[in-house]
Amino acid sequence: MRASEYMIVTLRETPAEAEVVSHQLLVRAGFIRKAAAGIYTILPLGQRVLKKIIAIVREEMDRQGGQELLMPIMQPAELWMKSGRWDVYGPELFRLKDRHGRDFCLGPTHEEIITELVRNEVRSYKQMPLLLYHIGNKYRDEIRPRFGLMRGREFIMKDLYSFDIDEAGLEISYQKMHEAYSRVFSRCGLEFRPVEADSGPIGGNVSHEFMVFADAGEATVVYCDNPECGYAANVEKAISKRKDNPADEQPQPLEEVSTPGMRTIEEVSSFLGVAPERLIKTVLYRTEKGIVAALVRGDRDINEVKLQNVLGTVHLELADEATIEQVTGAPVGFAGPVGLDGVDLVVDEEVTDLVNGVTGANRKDAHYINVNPGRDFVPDHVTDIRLVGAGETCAYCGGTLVATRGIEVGQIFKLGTKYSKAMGATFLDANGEEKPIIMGCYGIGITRTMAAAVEQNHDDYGIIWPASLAPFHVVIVPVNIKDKTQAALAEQVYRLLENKGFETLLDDRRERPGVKFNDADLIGYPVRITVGKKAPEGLVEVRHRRTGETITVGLDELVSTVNSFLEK
RNA sequence: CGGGAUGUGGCGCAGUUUGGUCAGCGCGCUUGCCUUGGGAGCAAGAGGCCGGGAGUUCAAAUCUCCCCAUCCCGACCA
Repeated sequence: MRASEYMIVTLRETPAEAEVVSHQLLVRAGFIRKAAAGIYTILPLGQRVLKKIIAIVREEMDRQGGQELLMPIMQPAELWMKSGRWDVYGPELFRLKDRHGRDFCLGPTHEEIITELVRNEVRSYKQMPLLLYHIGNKYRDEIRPRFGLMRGREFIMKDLYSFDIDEAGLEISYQKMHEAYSRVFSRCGLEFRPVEADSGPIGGNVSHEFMVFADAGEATVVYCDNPECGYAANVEKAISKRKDNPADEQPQPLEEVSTPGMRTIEEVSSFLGVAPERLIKTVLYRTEKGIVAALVRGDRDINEVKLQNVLGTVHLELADEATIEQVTGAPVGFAGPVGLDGVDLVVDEEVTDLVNGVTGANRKDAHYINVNPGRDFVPDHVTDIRLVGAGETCAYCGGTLVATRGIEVGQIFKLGTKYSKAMGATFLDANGEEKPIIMGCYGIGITRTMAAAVEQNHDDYGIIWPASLAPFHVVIVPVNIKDKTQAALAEQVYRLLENKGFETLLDDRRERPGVKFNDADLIGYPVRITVGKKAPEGLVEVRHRRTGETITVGLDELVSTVNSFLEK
């Protein structure tokens, strides 16, 4: 390809609206342009990268026996009503009507469509296992699209669905996908890690997310610093070893003390001279099932995902001040479990054996001391609802947990029978018994993977594409296009590399060399070949984008040099 | 949806407080000359109903009201 004929639209300055590096660079280097908030046109350079990612994904899905199909973007509401998600999905679902007033949506995901398909087409255990996948646009009316391709309202996703006759089959399908995902992201040149994840509203019980570590990531990941342990989880899911409470005291009688204006854990702790881990934090939430109180130790925070899982609710939000006053009879900051009637008490396991703790007294400017769980209040649920933080102890090996940021580029779920039951997707087993199909689903954010690759591979000058994703492997820069010797040699190099199968861009634009060098660095071709002063001797410079390493070679060594750079 | 901010040529911005002297700058773009190893130089140009609408005023980029869009923080997130 010749640059003079190709759509190279680099920007000298960073667009003001781009916040994260991947967004800035993808726009500046001419890979994407915004059409609307969270909606992008992929320019030719960007499309080349996406096609590379898609090709890798496709190969790895096929390797595991996946069969590609293509499902509609526009989906009828009735299927979503059947699964129950028309009502549950909420405003994030793009909804529309046809001219007859019938309801449709733009698919944010394809469980409904695929389950309906399989319900109709698969009747016998002999037709399974089945791995079906799809690569296409998805639509989610995100509350706040942000960070360019990282969180868009329209994006490209690969989703595969597995259909098995039993749990053992599902486990095999799940492991196949786990392996496929690891291969995909390795081949994309990404540093990533599978972590345990909450399965969220999609349902199911086992799930892993594939996280690309990057500061711009929206997810927090904790992992054990002991390499032999290998524990890693999304913070939503993460567990830690519970801290022991000091057991050196006898329970004392409950006592109310005056704590004027002391609302926060820090204030109460220092006012009463009691360590935060002796305090019991009581937080009120509003759910569709009513008000609940969540209790953790004062040195902990509540993990709302865990809390929601315990409660089995769809909606969970902090109660507002008016509700708190009404329920506790006190202003915010003085809530406690003692005498809190008519409210479900969800108590973290660390709280239960606390001796002589401190809680709010449900009265303005008052707290209780010497609170003893079980004696002074009775939990409705006791479980782990605390948010794990860095520095805590690993629940498995006793190592130390470390926290970092990650971009979720893929997630795999064991769905079980949630959708097959709701939609009546059953089969006859070998005994002629009708059973629900066991499902799994497995997604990869294609466009997000492109952004993640940039987040992980860039420097001050621009993008540094991994060879497997680069829009072109090599760019050839003739220093002076008017110099006949240089132009001819550049042309010769171009033909040679094209013939050898390298994707090559010849920068034959009538620009000064500085412009071409800067564009080359910005766009991020892994290898640059400069044809300049030494052209009369038949020599060119081969430069490695990532390291800056430069070698001067003749045509006879060119291909091997380019190859060695591409493999680095 | 709540909080904050922004909207002026393709990009980045000034001008808005104190209405007129305001359509400006840098980059980019076009043409010519010149230059060619890291975003050159000189010269001449093109390009904007100042986000939209309604008002106030002799007069609005500037003041008022409404709307729209975009970005950031939060809630949200198969």
